[in-house]
Amino acid sequence: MPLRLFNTLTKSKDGFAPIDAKNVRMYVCGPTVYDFAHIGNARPAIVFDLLYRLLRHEFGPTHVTYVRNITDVDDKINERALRDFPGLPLNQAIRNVTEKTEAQYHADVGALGCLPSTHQPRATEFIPDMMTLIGQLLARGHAYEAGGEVLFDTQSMPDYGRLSGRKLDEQQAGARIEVDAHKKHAHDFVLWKQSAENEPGWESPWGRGRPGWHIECSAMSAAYLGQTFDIHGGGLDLIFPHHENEIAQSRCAHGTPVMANVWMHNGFLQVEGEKMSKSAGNFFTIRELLADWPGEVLRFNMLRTHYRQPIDFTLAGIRESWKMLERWYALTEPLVDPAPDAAFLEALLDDLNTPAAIASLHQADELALAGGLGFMGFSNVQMKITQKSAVDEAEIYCAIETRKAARAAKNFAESDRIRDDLLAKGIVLKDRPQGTTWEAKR
RNA sequence: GGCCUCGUGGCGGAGUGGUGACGCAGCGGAUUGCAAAUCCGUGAACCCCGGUUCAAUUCCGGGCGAGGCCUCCA
Repeated sequence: MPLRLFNTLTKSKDGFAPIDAKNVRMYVCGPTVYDFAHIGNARPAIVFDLLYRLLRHEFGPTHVTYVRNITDVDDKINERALRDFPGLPLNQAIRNVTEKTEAQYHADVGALGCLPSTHQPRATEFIPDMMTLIGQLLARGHAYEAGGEVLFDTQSMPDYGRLSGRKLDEQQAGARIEVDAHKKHAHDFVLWKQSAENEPGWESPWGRGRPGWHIECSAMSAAYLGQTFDIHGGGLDLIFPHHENEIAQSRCAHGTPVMANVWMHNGFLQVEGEKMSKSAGNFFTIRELLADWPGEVLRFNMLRTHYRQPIDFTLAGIRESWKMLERWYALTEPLVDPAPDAAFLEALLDDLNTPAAIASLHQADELALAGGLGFMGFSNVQMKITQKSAVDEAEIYCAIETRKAARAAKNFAESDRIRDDLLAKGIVLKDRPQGTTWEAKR
């Protein structure tokens, strides 16, 4: 069974045929590094990591190029830099913010079992490429200078809005959008804008300035993947305007009919039934969650829901995920070279149907179970959590031995006291046939 | 207002024009000094109203409900 993927562009599940089977090319929009990544950010990282693994399986590990960028130029980063490092020169302050945040991001998604992407470009390293693109857009009549900015002329592109299903003439301009007077059309968007003294800037033909919010992805994808490539991914919310504008920029600059053949978008994440927001108090960073839960449990919890479905992130769900994963880990060790069975692979090949793939593992034999777990990126190495435990391991083993002796002497009052004592410290004992084991209470 | 998803047992979540997976929880049993863990077994669902059909949860239409995007946002 060939790989089929849901394409936002066609709104249907289509068979996947790469442009070049020797080099399957995928681009995914990465984080803007101004703050710790939250659990919602983890979803595309995990989803497209799984797709990366699947593509490598289908086309060969050396025949897939996966690019996930780091956005390190953004007005939110400037604000954060000025706030956190008021005494430093701006460039230094910005670098402090972005380098720290970027390192944390890579550590976070690594802990969630995501492989490093083939390339992880930073936007600031591609400013010249962006200028080139903007120059091409101006030369081809798709952009214009006004009010100190360079703007994309959306009316110059007949099928602008195709990805998001928006038609320019059907939109009520100005209804909720504040239209800048210098724009020819309400949907025109910024490619380059001038920077004030306290803003980062690069010298350009249009004055000292910085790039708009969309041009970076057009530049970086072209640099690594060419003018036309196979898959472009990101969150649902990026369809408009970000991806729509990327398509407009890339196609109009290069004169190509297509930017990426397949556009994939993961659904949103809610927390305990509500939209995650700082004001609602249900905002969780990946880092916070990793202090309480193994990364593999968080990963498994994410994959239990199909990537296009909304997911409700709940405590009960994480506990259930841990339980399932723990039982499977007790049964088998995932293989270094995973060999999943046909049922598992077919589920994944059907638009990454991870719930069906996971369900198939319940029926699988030990080898196929290990193969499936390994395929999805589970390593079976980090299930115990000791950070929250106030007791050190030697003390636990000592208590277990003492309790063993008490039980042998049928002093059950004492053995129960030891067990309750450990439980109060967050340690659960399990009397298995092979002997007593322990784990952190969850 | 425009565009787009989605409504399956207590919860999570596949799938299908004709006996409604699977997991968690629950219940019964085994095991255990008692628990936990483990093992075996087990009841329970397709939002509403029409239509097409021999037959619809599955297809079509309408309704109701939930969510998202239209503004930086995974």
